[in-house]
Amino acid sequence: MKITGDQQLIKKMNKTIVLDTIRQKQPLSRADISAAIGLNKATVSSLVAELIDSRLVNEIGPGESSGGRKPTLLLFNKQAGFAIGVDIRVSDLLAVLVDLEGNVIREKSVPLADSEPGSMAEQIRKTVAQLSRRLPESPYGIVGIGIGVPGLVDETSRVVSAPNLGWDNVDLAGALAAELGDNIHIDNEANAGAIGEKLYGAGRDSLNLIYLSIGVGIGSGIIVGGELYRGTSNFSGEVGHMTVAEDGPLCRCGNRGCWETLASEKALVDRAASLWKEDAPSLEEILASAKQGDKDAVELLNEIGSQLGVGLANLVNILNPELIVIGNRLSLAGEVFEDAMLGTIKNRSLSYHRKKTHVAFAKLGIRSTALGAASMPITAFLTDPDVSVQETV
Amino acid sequence: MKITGDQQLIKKMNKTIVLDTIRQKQPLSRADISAAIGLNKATVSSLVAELIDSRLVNEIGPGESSGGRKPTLLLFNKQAGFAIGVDIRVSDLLAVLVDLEGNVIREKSVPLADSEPGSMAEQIRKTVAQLSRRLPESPYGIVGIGIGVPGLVDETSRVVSAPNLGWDNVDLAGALAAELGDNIHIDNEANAGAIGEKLYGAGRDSLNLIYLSIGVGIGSGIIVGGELYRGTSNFSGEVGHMTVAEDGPLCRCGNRGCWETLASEKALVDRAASLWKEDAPSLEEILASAKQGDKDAVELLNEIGSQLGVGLANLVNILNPELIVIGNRLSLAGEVFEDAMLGTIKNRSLSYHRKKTHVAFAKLGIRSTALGAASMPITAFLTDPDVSVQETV
DNA sequence: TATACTTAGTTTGTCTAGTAAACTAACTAA
DNA sequence: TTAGTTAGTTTACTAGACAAACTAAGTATA
Repeated sequence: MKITGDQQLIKKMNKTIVLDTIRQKQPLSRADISAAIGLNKATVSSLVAELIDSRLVNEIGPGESSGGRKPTLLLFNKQAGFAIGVDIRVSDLLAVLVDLEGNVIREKSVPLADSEPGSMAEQIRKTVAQLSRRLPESPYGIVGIGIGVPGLVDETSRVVSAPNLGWDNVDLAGALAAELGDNIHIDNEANAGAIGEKLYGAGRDSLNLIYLSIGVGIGSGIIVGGELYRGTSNFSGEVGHMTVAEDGPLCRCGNRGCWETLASEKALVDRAASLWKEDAPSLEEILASAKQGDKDAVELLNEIGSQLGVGLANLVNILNPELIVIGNRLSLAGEVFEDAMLGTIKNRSLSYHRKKTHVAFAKLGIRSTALGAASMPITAFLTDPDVSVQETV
Repeated sequence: MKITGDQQLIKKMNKTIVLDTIRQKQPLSRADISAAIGLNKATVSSLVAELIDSRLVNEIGPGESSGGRKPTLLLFNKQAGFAIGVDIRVSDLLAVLVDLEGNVIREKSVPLADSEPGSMAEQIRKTVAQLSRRLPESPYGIVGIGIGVPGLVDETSRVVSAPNLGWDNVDLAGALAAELGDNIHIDNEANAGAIGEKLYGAGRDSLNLIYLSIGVGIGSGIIVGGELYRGTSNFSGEVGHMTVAEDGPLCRCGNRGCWETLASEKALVDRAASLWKEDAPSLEEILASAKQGDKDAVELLNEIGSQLGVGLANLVNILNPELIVIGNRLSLAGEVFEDAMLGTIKNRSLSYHRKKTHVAFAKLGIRSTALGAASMPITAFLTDPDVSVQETV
């Protein structure tokens, strides 16, 4: 067991801090870094030299003088490598190729005819291969693959259960390892979405945030102190099955009055169907009607917004987050139901709590999960560039 | 800004790890420490020498040989100093004097005639003085004071609101600093209780736990990864105002169907009163009736247990904790309502989540908060013995 | 009972990484 | 020009962890 520290630990920590500083405040000089983090100029110089050696940082020439010698500006080499993020949804799959800053280089959306684990693995392999062809020249190539799955993923990356895919206890990482290497990160789609919004989207400046993924059901990713909170079995964040109405409608989980029976896309569509005596209309259809001024549609969306507010107020009271980010499909209708939602939150949360809590919609839109998934291997790589395996697909 | 590391940081970390190892596994030898944490024997010897110098560790002579030279056994000097923990309740105040291991040396319970901030501060001063008289000889004396308050405490230790005491924006620490020094830690009573149970009680082995304080209302302390989760404004854990029945009874917070309107001590007493058409009976009276076989009383308690289960299931689904500890007054009736409570949790939580979640009652009983409060200055002192101020009261 | 082996703990010299201070480099201002 | 300022490097020093050799003190066995 090695839990204690030595000088290598210090060096690694400081190197990571220097790199993070460059990533956040670039372009900047060695002197800027020293001033920003309090590390001695000599130490910064030495660490920067190593970062340049490993091609994670580039010099881009002199900057403006502020009364003395011109600084040499440094830039994070965002193209030192790439990562692929995959968002497995119910009827399609979104895959993105990103650079180390999370910028999308290529993107591919594939409809899924079949969600059986074997053909899913095959589809992912194919898509990854397509995205990886003719990469820009880079020292590290593809540093890893991240996958967001609509289901419970345990601490060993096994998909324990994904009802919407009909999966039980599927070892997706194992199925992919042979061809794609073992640098594959698998997590729940809401967890990935939370990380995505935290790193690249609406949550950049927040340490404590909750990302709500509202689609067929409601899932969430909870970020505490800048890091994903995983719970005991990596199963945290199943907020959709929080009881908000003890004697409410029956949920597929067997319980009554679960939040997602009242506030999800499915809840909306079901209500619209029974109201209009139609075959289930799509979210897009309902939204279009509402935007054209259909009173029923607007009222339906307001009702859903208000029900969303009930659960959100609970989360505000329990977790006192800085930020709640609403993502996935239902956020498409955000502007319609926003006022109803905020009104309910205001009525149902404690006044001291809501003061500092903001509610926002996902800035990455439909890509939160794919980008968050891609960020997982990137973070691993940047934390430990030498250990992470280089891949060639 | 000093966020980077140097050798002093390493040394401090390692010293803390050595001390923690001694505290957890004592009595043990220097060689045992080296084997347990992987630090070089020489380094351990040098750090232990400093700990002995600062009188936090004692040698207690040779242990059993295991085939070679006898080890010199080390013991944490739990009487190197003391701390005082205060639990402010609605009608009384519990104060404990503990050693550095959290063992209660002296204890004092004081009924409160008046909860006005000034007289409360006076009462605390008096009680602290009484507990501090004729301390056992010790190098550090009283290392600090911790206070648990039934209300919202912000990040600057100010009591923003404590409805049951009639307090608004009270600076209790400031009022006490003149006489008791500035090493005073103030926090919400449920947060303190959570820390208490984590360190000394039912949660010793759990990294993720929720402590529920069920008295007049329901509060909670949430421990994530071994540390208290504080939220954005230090206001996390107000679970009592989670909506579990959208159209339920009106709560004093203005909302409807808050958990604490259905499952607190007050909910129990109110129901008993309206059922028996009596002046509100006390929890103790209801409990006594139930134990004598009074069917109404038993059923009442079961109903409360079942309502507790609803909210608990929500917490299990949202936070996937290892352990839920139920404390404060309502836990007195725990054995009566336990089955009803567990049954509801089982019905309303997701099967994968509840598998690893245990529910327990507070092991420290009525002292969870006082002991947790006392632990706050102790932790600060042991993390940084030199900086922490020595006090003489 | 002598000898070999074990285990505990200390001493010594080495290495790594951060620091301060002096230095070179390159600029601005007057 | 010259003085002053800012950027970045070099050099000498220091703290602290480590490995290896050592002392101390026991057990096991021939």
